[in-house]
Amino acid sequence: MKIASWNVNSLNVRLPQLEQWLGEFAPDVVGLQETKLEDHRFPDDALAALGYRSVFHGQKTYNGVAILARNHALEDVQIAIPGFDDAQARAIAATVGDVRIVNLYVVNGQDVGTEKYAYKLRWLDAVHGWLAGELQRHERLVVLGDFNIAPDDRDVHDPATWNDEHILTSTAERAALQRLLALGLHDGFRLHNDEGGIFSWWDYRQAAFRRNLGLRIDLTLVSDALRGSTANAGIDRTPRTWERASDHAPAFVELA
DNA sequence: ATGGTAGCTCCGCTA
Repeated sequence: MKIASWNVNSLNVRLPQLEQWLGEFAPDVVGLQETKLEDHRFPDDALAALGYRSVFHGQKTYNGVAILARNHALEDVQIAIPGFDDAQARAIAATVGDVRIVNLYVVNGQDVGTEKYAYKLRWLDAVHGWLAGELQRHERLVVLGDFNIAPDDRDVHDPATWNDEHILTSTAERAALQRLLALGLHDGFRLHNDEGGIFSWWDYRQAAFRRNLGLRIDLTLVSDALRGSTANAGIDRTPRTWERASDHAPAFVELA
């Protein structure tokens, strides 16, 4: 089972690219982030024509998440983090076959010390409580999404800039990610790759993609029970090379 | 430290 995560940065703009990529990459499950679409505008019919069912949680202009699945129903759908009052559409979960999928668009946080940064840390704390319960209910759990946190220095092009006081790499953000992993989750990518310099996001500015000035912030985490059956993991850079691309490339994990 | 680009909405905000 091929499971992927892609921040499309507007599904309205990127639908043709999503359709092409679904055909070429043929994932079984996809978590999307930054769809930027209200639910009544979600293109579920176009995706169904390609064999994908979808569940979604969106809003106008910002945020928005969805889960797509091929040849499977999406069951026990959870919209948003339970018990956490959140005006922003950033979380959705569903069960696909015997795997529970949690799809997150983690808060960016703008800059360390800002109100948005405090919201990011509060949000991650709420996710921690939610995932603890999800792991109780579902041994086979995949938590994927745009985490807006680069786990360690291998995951940034310039550790001097992206240091412990910088947004996306700060001490508190990385600690919050480690706290999620400590629940019994593993960075699927790192089960199969020790290298640095492999990224999932490149800023639109300064020709960052061409110069590979990126970060690895899109993650696919697998639970203890899935660790042994994680056959492969990586990042598909192909859609990032296309005209009018998203600034993110899909991250994926394959379960045997 | 700043400002660079992209998407969307409304002329700024978010990333």
